[in-house]
Amino acid sequence: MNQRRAAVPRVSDVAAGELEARILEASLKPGDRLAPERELAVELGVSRPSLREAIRSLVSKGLLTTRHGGGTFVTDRLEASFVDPWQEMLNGHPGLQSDLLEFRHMLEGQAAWFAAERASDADILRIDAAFAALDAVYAQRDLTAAVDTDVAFHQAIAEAAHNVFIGQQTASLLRVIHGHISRNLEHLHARKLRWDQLQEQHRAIWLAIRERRPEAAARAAREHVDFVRQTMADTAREAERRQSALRRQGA
Amino acid sequence: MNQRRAAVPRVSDVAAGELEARILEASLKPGDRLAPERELAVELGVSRPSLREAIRSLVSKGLLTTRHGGGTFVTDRLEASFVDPWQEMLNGHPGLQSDLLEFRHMLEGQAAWFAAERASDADILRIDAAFAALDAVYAQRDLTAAVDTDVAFHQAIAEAAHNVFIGQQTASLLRVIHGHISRNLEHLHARKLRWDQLQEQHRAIWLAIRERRPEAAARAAREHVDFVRQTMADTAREAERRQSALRRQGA
DNA sequence: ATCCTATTTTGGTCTTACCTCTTTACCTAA
DNA sequence: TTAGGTAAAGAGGTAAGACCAAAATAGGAT
Repeated sequence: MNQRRAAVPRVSDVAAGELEARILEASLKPGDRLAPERELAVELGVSRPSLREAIRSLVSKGLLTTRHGGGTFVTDRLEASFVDPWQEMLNGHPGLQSDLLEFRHMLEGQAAWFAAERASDADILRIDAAFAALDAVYAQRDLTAAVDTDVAFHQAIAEAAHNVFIGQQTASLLRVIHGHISRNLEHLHARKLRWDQLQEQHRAIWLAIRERRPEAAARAAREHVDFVRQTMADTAREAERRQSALRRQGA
Repeated sequence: MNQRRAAVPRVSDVAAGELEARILEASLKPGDRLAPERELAVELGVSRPSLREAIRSLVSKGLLTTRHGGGTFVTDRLEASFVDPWQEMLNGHPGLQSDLLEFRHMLEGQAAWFAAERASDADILRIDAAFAALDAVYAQRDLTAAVDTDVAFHQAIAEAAHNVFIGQQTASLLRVIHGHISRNLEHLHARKLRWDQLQEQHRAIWLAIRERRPEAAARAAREHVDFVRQTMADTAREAERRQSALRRQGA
């Protein structure tokens, strides 16, 4: 009935499928900017009008957005409906922080498991690079850079899990976390994060994935999240004590 | 901030809007054939590439279909009015189905665990009601109603987990699944879903949550998803066999 | 150091030409 | 007369090149 569609594949459809595949496999992430049309056309081996028709169809599907003179971007609408409301809630209701960490506990544990099972050589290389960068940054105690590289490390693992949903959700959550941390940097300096322990946990996750031990990787990832949760709880308690001390002093 | 979008309307968007208007006001009826691109371009006062981009975006919105050498036609089924991007991806990339089920495996297992731990009395009542409704519907073999009540049952559990993220994600996933199943109802009748087994699995989840046994609840939920995955894989294989049989017959 | 301007980059549009598939009409042969 | 095939015309698909307009960037002037 309709299986002869592949007899004459349209070039623009093939190009659209290629772009869509790149987005799905997260080699093009939400917010990323595509190569200029002229370059992309050459890269995909199609003419510019055909590429434009492909882009057009993805735009009307809501996967891409174009800005005249600016470029073509992967839309973040997929998680925009997810991120923005949660961002607000996290600020207004700190209680959601524990919900978030529970979700991370589950998500990153599973991601580490799958990454240990399925990571390709290229994935391993990316994770290696991310870990090396993390190691360097942690040694410097550079907090601002630490947040970025930390997020990149966890994201690399999530992408190595080769599951579209895990990759997307991790990206969303990490974006929330990143924004949250970045806007509360002043508080973080007061926190006595034990850097060495954190990096030791990262190393455990990294090694388990490299050694293809799914259970160990998942356990390490979950312990990492638990540690973060514990540390944040301690910090919150300490902040509370300081607050009450201030109140006593003021009164 | 972004209301100046109309300052520089794109020609192809204007053309697309004009065509869409004609379709909606029924001066172009479903099944109608559009004027040839070259004529239509002149009529709308745009170049042919621009018109083609307009057509392309309407095609990907499901309003038009094109046949090489034949012409461009208004789609006769208006049900394609609004579709979820995830929905489209699931249809276009069947490989995502397994990704989705992996995610459900993780998510619903965790939801059942937390529900068994934390469900309030009100939650238990809601889950009881959802299960009772499910039992009634399954007994009737009413497929359409089964989908709705099934979704409601799983959603009730997810909400009893008392984690905003788990609840939200489950709702989102179930929405996708619901739409997907609903639009493929005809295929489902052919599927030899073992209703009794399904409902038995639901009962196991339900009981484990009522009896406050998190591990049992999570295990039952994961087995349920595994069962669905297995059934769908079997169905896919059977469909493949039918396809190849048809091909042999045709050749 | 800041602001403004000129240049470059990049998406948007148009023209033209050619290719391939579909449809249809016509012609030929049974 | 009719069935069949074939060629021409119609229509969508692709490509290349040139130019326009908006945005981003770099550089210079204040």
